Amino acid sequence: MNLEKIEGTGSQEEKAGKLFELLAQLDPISAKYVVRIVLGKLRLGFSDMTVIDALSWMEVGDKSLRAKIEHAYNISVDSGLIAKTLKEGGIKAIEQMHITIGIPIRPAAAERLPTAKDIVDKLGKCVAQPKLDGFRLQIHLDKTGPRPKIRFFSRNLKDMSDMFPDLVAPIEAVDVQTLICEGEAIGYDANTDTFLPFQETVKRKRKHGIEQAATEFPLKLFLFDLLYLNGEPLLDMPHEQRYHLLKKLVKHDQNNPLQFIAEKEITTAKQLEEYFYEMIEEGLEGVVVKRMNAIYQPGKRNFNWIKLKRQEEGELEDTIDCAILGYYYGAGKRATFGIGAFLVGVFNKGHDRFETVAKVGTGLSDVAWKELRTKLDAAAVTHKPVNVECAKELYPDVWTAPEIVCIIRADEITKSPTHTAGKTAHELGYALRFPRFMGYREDKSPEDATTVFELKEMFEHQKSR
DNA sequence: TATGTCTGCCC
DNA sequence: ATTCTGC
DNA sequence: GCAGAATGGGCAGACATA
Repeated sequence: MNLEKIEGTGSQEEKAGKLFELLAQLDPISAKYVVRIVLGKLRLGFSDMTVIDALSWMEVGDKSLRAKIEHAYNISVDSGLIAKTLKEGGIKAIEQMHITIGIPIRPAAAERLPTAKDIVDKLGKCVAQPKLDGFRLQIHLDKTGPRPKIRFFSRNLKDMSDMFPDLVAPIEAVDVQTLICEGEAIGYDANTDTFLPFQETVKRKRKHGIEQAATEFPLKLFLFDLLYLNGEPLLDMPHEQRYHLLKKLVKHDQNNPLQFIAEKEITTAKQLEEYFYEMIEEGLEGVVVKRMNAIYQPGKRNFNWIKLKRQEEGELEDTIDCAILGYYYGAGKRATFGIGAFLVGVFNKGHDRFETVAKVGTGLSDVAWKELRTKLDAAAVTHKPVNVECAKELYPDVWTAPEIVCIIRADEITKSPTHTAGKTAHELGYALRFPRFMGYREDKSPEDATTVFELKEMFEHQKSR
């Protein structure tokens, strides 16, 4: 039964029918798990790393081979190939596995620190690069055959090769035989020489009308790392050497979509802070600071790279005081607390009502979740209060009277197609990007917390920075 | 044809 | 993406 | 110090339904 292949008009019905047939043949226990698969609720309790442990056990009866197998997986994300190689050639074959153009490498990720000082204390002399708010891409180029082959992988290693036809020619023009590099693709407005906000960049089509999107939303691709060049893996080379090799490959040309990320050497916290504010002035997200001698560790998130984001440094903080309007039951561990997230809103004085601005599902400890659940149950009501304006798809499992005020931090205020804060017949509402709980505001009544008017002011203000 | 609902993916 | 938690 | 598991807004795309 191949449900995935069934598509087009009537396909949902056909899939349901096939599933029905299958369930009818199964014993109750099997049926339970099949249903969980379909609902996406099958909780296996393991991920790709568990599979790697299992392969080690298969080979030697313990997990002593884990590091070697994991490394092979990191440079060649194809668990089927890893398993096959191990089975056929043993651990020797695994050790000899190499980077292959067309098979993605697990990307390295950055840690986060709150201040420039923390970063310089940690790294000492280091380099800083602008942090752009676009798509991270891993680019594979092979020009050894009759026709160049080029592939793009997303941060989560999805193949997005068809999405960026406008980047193909500039990359193929790079003077190499084979290449794996990484960059950030971001929408760019040539008229104003500014980058587009993420919400615009993400409008890039994925399947249809791609060519038109490419002219409507031209992209720039800023390369920031080089992992493989002309048959040689570069992962073990220090950052600075990789950077300089990469630099030689990208010709500086303002009009080329293919660009090379800037980099500034940093020795003091003050320097980093100044550079950070420069980047903020340019409307960027912040900076990524890199350890100069760090090798590229695929699949790792560690302090070789550290990001410093806009709202971290003092006065630019976007913190708003919101009324809690209801909560959702949640899944997994959160289900045991009986709450997984909650709905917050701000007061609209003109309409004398609360309008939603975000759901919040992070920022509370386990203990704090349980406390919140108790608090909210004391404020629970059976129906949506008449002075709450909320889109149907955001209706919480339990409504509460708007009487608890909390502090919510966000990276950005965005225009929202769903949230109702500030929404009118002609205008979209506002929402919070990356909302998280920071604490309660016992001293404020919900009506005296942040208002829709103030939210609007904050939105206008952030545009100009 | 237009709109609503849902999924998968980006951050 | 952010955050918390267990190892 | 790191991996894993909770959770967010919002986009395009696929289908169903009206």
